[in-house]
Amino acid sequence: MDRFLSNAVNRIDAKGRVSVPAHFRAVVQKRGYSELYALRCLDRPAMDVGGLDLLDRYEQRIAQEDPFLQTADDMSFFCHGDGTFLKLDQDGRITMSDFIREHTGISAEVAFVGRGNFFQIWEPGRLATYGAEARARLLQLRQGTKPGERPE
Amino acid sequence: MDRFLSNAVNRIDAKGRVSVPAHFRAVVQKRGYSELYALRCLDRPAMDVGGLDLLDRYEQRIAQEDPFLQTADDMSFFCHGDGTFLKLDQDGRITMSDFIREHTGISAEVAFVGRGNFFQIWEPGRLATYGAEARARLLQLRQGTKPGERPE
DNA sequence: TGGGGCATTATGGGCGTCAACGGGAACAGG
DNA sequence: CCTGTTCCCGTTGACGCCCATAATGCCCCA
Repeated sequence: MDRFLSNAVNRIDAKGRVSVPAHFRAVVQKRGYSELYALRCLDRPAMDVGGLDLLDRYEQRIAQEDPFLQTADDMSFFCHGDGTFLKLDQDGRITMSDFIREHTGISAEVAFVGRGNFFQIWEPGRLATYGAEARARLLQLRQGTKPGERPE
Repeated sequence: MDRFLSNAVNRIDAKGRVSVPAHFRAVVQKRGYSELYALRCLDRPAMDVGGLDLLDRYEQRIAQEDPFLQTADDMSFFCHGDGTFLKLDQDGRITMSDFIREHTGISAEVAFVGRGNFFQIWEPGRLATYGAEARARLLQLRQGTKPGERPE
């Protein structure tokens, strides 16, 4: 399997390190990522983590904009400046910098969530909250289909 | 890696020097920049820093303007006259001149922000403010997509 | 089918290296 | 002579490399 799937919660040690789940490490290796890049999610207290190809999509998008307008600058700021490298040590661990803790609220434990071509890291409590909200929204959608009728 | 990515905050010492992050120095060397050029950003309290190819971008833009109008003259002044050279000393540090401090508000610490082909220097507090604004603007964009559609 | 042993993972900690930083001294220019 | 700059050194703290250990899962074989 070459996609990031499933999820796991691991503990941060005294040095601020946390093990990336073995399954994710295998995917990283299979995809040939030499280093990981973590991006602050726009509207969530989470980081998107993946290879540098994570940036390709954003850069293609930026190329469509007038480089002297605000939008292009904001996009570049977001994808080039609002991210950080995550180096896997040889035991497969990454260190949680203040930059990441600030945005995610992570302190003692990290939740890893597969998202296909990348994965996310969350503070476990906030992930649970967000998951509940996401499910609630999906229920809303379902109820938005014809009332009393089964949506499938 | 040959692009300026990620960010860092470093302290200014008593002599007005500050270390350029090691990762950025590596990019500078890889790109073969013999000296760095810093440009005052137009509408932000930041400096754009990069090789002399940084000017190419602006010069192309100026070429599109009518040379008899004020705009072209203003742009030329901005990109040719409103910049300064930054010399890396042999420990990889640069000196923060009054010219830079005045425009950026930098006093005790410097935030370095990767922007792909160049990087920026900011006063950390102002960077945080600007970052929040940029993120808010990008979210506006996202909300402009069709309702119910997945924005990513 | 159950048990023992091997492999792998998560986690903790010692230690060396290097980047960031502070400061002395040589040096140049006005 | 004084000021600011450049070179060079030492210190410190963070991070990467290495090893150890405990827990878990897996496989093979009796």
